[in-house]
Amino acid sequence: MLPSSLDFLSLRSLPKRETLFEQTSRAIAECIRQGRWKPGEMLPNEVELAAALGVSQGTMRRALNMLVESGVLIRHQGRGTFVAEFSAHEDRVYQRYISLEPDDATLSEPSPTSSELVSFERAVAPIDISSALQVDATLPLVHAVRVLKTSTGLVTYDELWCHPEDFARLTAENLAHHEERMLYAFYQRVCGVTIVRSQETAKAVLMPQAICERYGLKSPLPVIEIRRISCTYGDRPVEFRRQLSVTEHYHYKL
Amino acid sequence: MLPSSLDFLSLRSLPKRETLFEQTSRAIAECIRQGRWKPGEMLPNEVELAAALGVSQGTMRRALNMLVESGVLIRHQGRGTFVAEFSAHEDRVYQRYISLEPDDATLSEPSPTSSELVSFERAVAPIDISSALQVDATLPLVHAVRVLKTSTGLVTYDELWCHPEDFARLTAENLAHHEERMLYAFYQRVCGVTIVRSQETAKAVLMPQAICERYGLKSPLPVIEIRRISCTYGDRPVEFRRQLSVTEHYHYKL
DNA sequence: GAGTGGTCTAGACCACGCC
DNA sequence: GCGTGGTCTAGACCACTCA
Repeated sequence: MLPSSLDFLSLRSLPKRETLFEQTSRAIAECIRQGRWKPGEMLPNEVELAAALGVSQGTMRRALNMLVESGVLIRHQGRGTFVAEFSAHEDRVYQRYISLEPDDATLSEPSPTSSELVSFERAVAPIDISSALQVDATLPLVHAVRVLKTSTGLVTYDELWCHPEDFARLTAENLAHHEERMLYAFYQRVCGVTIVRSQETAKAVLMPQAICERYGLKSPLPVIEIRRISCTYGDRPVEFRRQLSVTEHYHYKL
Repeated sequence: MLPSSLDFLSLRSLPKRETLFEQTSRAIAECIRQGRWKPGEMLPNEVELAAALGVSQGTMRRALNMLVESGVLIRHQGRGTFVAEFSAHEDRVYQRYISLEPDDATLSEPSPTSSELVSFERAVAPIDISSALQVDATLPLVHAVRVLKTSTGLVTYDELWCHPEDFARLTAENLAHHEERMLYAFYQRVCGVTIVRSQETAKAVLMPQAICERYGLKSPLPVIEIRRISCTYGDRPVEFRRQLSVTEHYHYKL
């Protein structure tokens, strides 16, 4: 029942002047980054982990709770500590991303949407996007465009750019037909890429005329543009996302 | 040097089935709500507080840290624990509210704005606003409109509705001439109202034609509309705010 | 140097999920 | 009933602030 060995854990290789619980937290995160424990997998219990690193249970608890706060781990009383997968994030990440809600609260559901893949290609990205992703400006990236619709029509125009290597297994077919509600759960299952952090900005713009005409939208139509850089373990940016959302019957909850 | 008495602290009057540190946290928060410790004031140290409530220092620490997270307290190592004032919130609340940033990062400053009071009156609010503030629909509320400008012109059209009793000392004069960067610091100083929590929603709309004409804005102009309900101690809603922000050269950081 | 909050420990006990 | 994480305690020691 005991794990074969936890020898790969060590503290001393990490920089000093961090508190013990910070070092501990980084040591655990590093193991996850290296794939020693995979998304969905259960970690050894607190006592074993603490003993393996030579810290007290309280210190290990604090280190693990830091990783819960940053969304890397999930803990369930009576069950154990697990590496987060997106499907498990029901509270934090769900709130974080699917924050578009209907104005009319009586429409209890976030309204079932259908998503449609508009284009899928490899292309050189605009310079601001390639530099945000920290890749060479001449490297062709994966570029996809989707639209999300509800019964009231188009709600979100969604464009993504991502690393061709990390997302080598992303194809037009699996992107068009995935079952996951959230793209980030899909990334994890298909590409093995776990998103742990995002940085978003928002502004109001007019929906481009071409899109209005193509989808039968009135014009001028104000929309919220969200730009998002998402990072995997180690704060490495891997995906740029740009969403234009029609907020005529919807709003964002902040 | 010892405080005269901490007898007013008690745990047993609060509902059960909360953890001890939650009860402790609520007991402290309740004292602040009652004005036993005022914004900016220093609390007794952990050991005294813990002894006064008959809990361990660790439990009291956790209770106090909960209040730090929710923005009610500020703690400084080596100095003490203080009731938060808005001027002290530099990290959290500043980030929370003044999140409008220039697109051009070389404009290092959040661009000095001038604010101008457009109107100030007592008026019956629309039903959705009075019910959000949990007041009788026929009660006249304080209603003010301001505009914020930068060198590039109008940036934010800002409307507020608030409780006439809590904000009895709010006048057109002091609202027009306050020095605080943030309205919430001003509320605290002038009206004794401390805002501890807000709920915000956002959507994109077109700037109303009348405002465009009045301030020489081009039309149609997409803007972000933010609606915010702000609560004081005890989650009591006291202010409704509606802001229309021009995001042509600015964006929100989420 | 006195007083504060921050860290860390060691261990007891409780609440929950699961077999 | 067993193993898990969650709570709570008591106390040692460290780091920082301020007089």
